Amino acid sequence: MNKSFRDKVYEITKQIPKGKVATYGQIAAMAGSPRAARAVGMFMKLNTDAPNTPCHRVVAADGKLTGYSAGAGLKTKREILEKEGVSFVGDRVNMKSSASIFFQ
DNA sequence: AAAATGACGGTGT
DNA sequence: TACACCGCCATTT
Repeated sequence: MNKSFRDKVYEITKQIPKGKVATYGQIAAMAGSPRAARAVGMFMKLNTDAPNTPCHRVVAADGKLTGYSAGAGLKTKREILEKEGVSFVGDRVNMKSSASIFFQ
């Protein structure tokens, strides 16, 4: 049906490769609005499609993990990412190695 | 139609 | 690095 901004965001999120992460801003940009990072975050929260839509692979521009509505929250999110092979630096993701803006 | 909400981003201190 | 403030956008009520 109507492809809303939200649908695009989910489509893109589903394309994020394992072991890599994308920022809300990057997704928003791919969805057509480079400034809609906030809106993207909202959809992640509304998203209950967990493994279907790897919202856990979406982190802040600084690699910092912001919310997570599933499992134990950020704790689970980080566990999953590390398990996926994402490099962590303290409480942040090593964007230098895990940035996946090339997946398309 | 207007106001409120939210898992952001960038900049300044 | 951490915290505070402002600006941006899409969706819902």
